[in-house]
Amino acid sequence: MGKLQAIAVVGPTSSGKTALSVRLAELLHGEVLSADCMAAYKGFDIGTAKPSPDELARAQFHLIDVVEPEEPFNVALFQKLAREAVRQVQQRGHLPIIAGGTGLYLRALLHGFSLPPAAGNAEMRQKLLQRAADGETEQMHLELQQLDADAAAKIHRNDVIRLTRALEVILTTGQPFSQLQKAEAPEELLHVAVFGLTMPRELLAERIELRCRLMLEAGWLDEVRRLLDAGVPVSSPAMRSLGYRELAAVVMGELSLEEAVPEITKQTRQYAKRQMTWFRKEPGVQWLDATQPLENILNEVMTHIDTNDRETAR
RNA sequence: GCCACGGUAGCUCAGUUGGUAGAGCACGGGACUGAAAAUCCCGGUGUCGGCGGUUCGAUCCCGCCCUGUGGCA
Repeated sequence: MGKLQAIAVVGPTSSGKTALSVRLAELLHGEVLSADCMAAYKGFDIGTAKPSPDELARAQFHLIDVVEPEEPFNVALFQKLAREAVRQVQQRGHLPIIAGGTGLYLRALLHGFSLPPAAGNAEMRQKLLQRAADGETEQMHLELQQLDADAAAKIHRNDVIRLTRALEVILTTGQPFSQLQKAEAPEELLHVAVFGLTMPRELLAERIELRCRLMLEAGWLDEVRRLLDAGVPVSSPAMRSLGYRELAAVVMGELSLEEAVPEITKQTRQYAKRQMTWFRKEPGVQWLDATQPLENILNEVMTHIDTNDRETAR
């Protein structure tokens, strides 16, 4: 395989990343690493489109079902686990195939940025969130300006999540957030062939609708009911994700299923759009037409990899 | 058939004492370092149902027509 360290498959939800990754794993002695923030949660199976039993049998998967449903998962944990997984796969002489729709996670792995050394400070964050809820975001943004002008320039005062995180890091480490981000980052994966699956928006919307229907037929609503019964709070990150948020409202009698379905597909379409915005600016992506048969896509990938190898061998 | 109320953005609707119009949602574009399927920012996309009339000028006033909803027959 020349110097190729890994393959990455990116693209919006429902574009066929998992199916392609499994075929690549079969052909290239690969193992699939999921770069998906929701597939990490145990118990959140149907609505997160985890690999099917058949797909799990055909390829070795990593980074799926790694945390309990009510536990938080985040970039830092992903980066740590993913780097370990890449190392293990490579040690086995296999090719890591990174499949994922979470742009931030892919960046954390492929481009190896360095995260602030301090772990999350839950108490501090809670305080800051309370202040934001009390309508102090403007004041908080002014404070950020005093402490870290660069960060303040990049974070909008209405963006409560980023605002509180920046202040949390600065107040616990005593260092500017923007400075910490500039720290030396190990470029772990230099030779990665990145493939992007794309298709016209309207076709993707149709696929999203179809998939949503199939998920519901597969018992998605029961899954949500089970998770809620097991005590997963509605405020937990996983329960606030696409579809789970709406179906939780259905279980609690706040929304009818008839109202929930169009809402879920709408939210998913908007999510797919955000994913495309992220991946469009990702450098070096080989874009592939996801509407063609899987074997055609596979052939294109193989051709690109061969070319890539000849170039790196030169 | 008659009466009443409607027809304005993709949808629901607001509005203009006559000077070619604006909200929410949808949709499009963008940002993104420990919640990222989260969070946030920007953008109005229009034969104002049609044809005439009055007027310097009509989406607005007048007439006719088309059409929707409700009521009376």
